[in-house]
Amino acid sequence: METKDRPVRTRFAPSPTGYMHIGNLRTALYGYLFAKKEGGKFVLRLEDTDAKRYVADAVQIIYDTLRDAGIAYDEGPDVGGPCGPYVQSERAAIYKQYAEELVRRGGAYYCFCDKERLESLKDENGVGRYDKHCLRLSEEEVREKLAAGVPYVIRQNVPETGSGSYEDLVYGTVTVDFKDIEDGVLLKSDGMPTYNFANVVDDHLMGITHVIRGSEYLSSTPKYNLMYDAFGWERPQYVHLPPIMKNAHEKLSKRNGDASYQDLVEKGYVREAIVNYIALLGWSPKDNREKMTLRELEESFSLAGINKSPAIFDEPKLRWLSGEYIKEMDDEEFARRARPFLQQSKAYGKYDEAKLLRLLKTRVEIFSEIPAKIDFLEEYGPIDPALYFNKKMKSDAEVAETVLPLAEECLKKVETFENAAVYAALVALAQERGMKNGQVLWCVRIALTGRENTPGGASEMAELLGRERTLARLQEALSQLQKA
RNA sequence: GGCCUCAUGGUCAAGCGGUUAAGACGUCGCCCUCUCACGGCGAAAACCGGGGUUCGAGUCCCCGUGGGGCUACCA
Repeated sequence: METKDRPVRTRFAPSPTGYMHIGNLRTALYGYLFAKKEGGKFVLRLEDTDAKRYVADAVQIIYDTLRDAGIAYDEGPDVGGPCGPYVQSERAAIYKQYAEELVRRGGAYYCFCDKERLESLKDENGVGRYDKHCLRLSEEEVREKLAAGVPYVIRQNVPETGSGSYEDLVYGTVTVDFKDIEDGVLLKSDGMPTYNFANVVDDHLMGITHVIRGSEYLSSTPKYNLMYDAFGWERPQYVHLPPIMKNAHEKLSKRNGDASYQDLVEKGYVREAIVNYIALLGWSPKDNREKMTLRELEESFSLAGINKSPAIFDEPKLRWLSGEYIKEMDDEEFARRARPFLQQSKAYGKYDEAKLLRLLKTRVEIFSEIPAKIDFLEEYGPIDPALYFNKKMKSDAEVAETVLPLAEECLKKVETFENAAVYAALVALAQERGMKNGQVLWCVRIALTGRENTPGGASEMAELLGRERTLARLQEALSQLQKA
């Protein structure tokens, strides 16, 4: 049966060595989206064959991140499925059995060479290939060494001539000469398989039709194909993905301290926006839409839209997208998500929350901006006179000095101290005095908040603060100006 | 070093032999009952270089340059 006729099965196969990188998450996302789009299954498999790299909690982080991002897998370690176990360390016996079969089929061989001999094969630059020394061992010699308990590995037997090529669904034809491929270790001396072997065995056993993974495997794929062929298994389709970069030279990685999915969530980016954004890094839909929900992505995803070149992660654009999601939220949803960040502010609980949130909603792109946006309500100190300067409003500290006392008098008389009334009073004041509205409003806003940017205009800030504090702050601001 | 691979504005990214080379983010400007924003409108900004092929090349081929990857008993 041809791959294209089989029901689509994709997999995400991370190794639990730490946090979920954005690049990893995108690989998972594409595997998920492709499976959904094709009505197939998406499998999670843990590649933990390297005991040295094991990191506690990493497995849980993988589960949590995928769940949080909405990337649901049909089969996996914690959800089960017909092809388990889905954790490679629990499949050691399987790999050993297949490795031995590959030896019988001539695709691999036992190797007893020790570290010293291997080292001696390398040149001054540390490069050197294995010389197939143990391939020449007779069957009896191998049996004897095995019986004597000599440590061994099983190596792939790569032809010395010829070449292997395949059709990558993103990159097109990829060809590698076999002479450039080393007889790599398939089964380590600790009995565990290497990635190179385990991924082939598992992808076959788990019926994976489309292998979606990073482009670092582009040039090693021919050697995997050699194994599929030696076993007589059907090769899967390959979809290699370009990396996500932090800049033109470095890949995005946790090791460099770059943001992981969790970090971004903690920074207050809207989750859906993160998923949406990373979907767009390396892929674009036919219609070039940018803001898309997971469901919409599932609808429009196609391999044809995948790019070949690396994409640089651009936080400002993610920020914008996050803001778009926020503006679309209904008030209840916004309140629910914003509340944890609201609680980080000194102003929390002291003001009408609904009023605060209404002001914040169109002025915030990521939730973590919230505390700093409203801290002025509780923090009021010396005001830099330069803030009163605004070219367009024709305002400066001098203007403020005349405006502030007038505003104070004027606001004393406002009956109901709320936005519209305060606004009307201030505008009337400006007219009466032959000033521009902006001169009054700008100066009052600065005097009230001490900030150049605030989550609302002068009258809205006054309403939040209330009459008493508004008048007190106007007075304080004025005395500061007079001293200066 | 060898091999694989990539190359459109600052960033993402359309384009798939004939276009005034889209769009988005960011930047700047203007407008919005002359307050912060939201929003609207607009501007600046790109086909890495050199050879081919072709009536015609960002699009195809070759070389160069630059980037990324692989070259582990890591994945």
